[in-house]
Amino acid sequence: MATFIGNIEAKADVKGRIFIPASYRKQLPEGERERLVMRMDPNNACLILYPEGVWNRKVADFKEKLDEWNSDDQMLLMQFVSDAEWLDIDSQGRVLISKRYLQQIGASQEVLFVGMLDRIALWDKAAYERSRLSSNDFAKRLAEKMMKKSVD
Amino acid sequence: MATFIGNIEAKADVKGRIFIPASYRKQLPEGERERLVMRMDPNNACLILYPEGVWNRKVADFKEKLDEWNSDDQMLLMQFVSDAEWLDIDSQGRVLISKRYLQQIGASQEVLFVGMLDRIALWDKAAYERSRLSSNDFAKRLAEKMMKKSVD
DNA sequence: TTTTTTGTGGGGGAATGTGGGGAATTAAAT
DNA sequence: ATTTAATTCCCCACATTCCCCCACAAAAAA
Repeated sequence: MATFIGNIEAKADVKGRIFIPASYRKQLPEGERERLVMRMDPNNACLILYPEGVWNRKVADFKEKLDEWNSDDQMLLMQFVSDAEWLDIDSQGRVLISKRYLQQIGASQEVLFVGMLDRIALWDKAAYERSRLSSNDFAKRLAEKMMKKSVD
Repeated sequence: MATFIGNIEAKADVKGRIFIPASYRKQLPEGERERLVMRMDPNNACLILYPEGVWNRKVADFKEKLDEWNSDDQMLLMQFVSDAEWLDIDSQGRVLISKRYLQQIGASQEVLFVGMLDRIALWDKAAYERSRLSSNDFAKRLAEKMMKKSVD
């Protein structure tokens, strides 16, 4: 499976099109290079891009864990799914992101792709810088989480 | 598993390419000599090079300990992963390191590979000299650390 | 010395990233 | 219904960067 890492700058053009970095596109499985699923992140001002396969697995996971006849569960499902949409990748390797989503993440021009292993986050560049932890905080909290076991 | 030790000088050429010392390359497991993972060290002005296997184990460890649905956890994951990237080793045994990372470690020309057992650190040569502890400090602090274990 | 391995440098072609024109589609306005 | 505007989508044209390849220097081994 693909392992997306790193962060790559990109620019949205006037039409709201954004080039998917080739290094990411190449990691998409054969036959999954036509489109992605995009979803608004509920916690942060960013969009999450899922390869089809990853998205499908996520959906399957939902179906398994959520009860079809439980209305709370269905509300959760609906809300999760409703903030998502398919993104077609054009012949140049770009995706068109609708204005409203770009606005939601505060993206003007400069955006940033950030690898998150099985998926990709898309941030407004400035917003990402702001929400990064200071390296001290980061190191401390990560160490706590990982139980001080050889993380670094 | 490989055990990288020692320190080896090298030069970045005008294009930012750096030769991986043969002695290190030979220690990479068969089938892991095509590429490495590079990551900015959060604490020091150096880059860490991971053999694929070591990196993969680290990632697996993360997935295990961090919760996909916890936003704090995901932020940590993102920050860890975002400063990393794949480095392809070319047919000459070199890696191309992007300008921005070279700048971040203040590397002009002279760099230094420093073995760190399962991984390799890459420093600007001068920067490394500066951040070394004096041998007095070093001996003292090391002694403290190693004493603690058996005492308390 | 000769041969092999290790390290250095650069040229050129393909791939990547950027822009814009203009159908086709949808939505709002007259 | 017709016009106008806005959005979506497909196509082509370029500039730039990257990366593959080859050639060779330098060092080590034979």
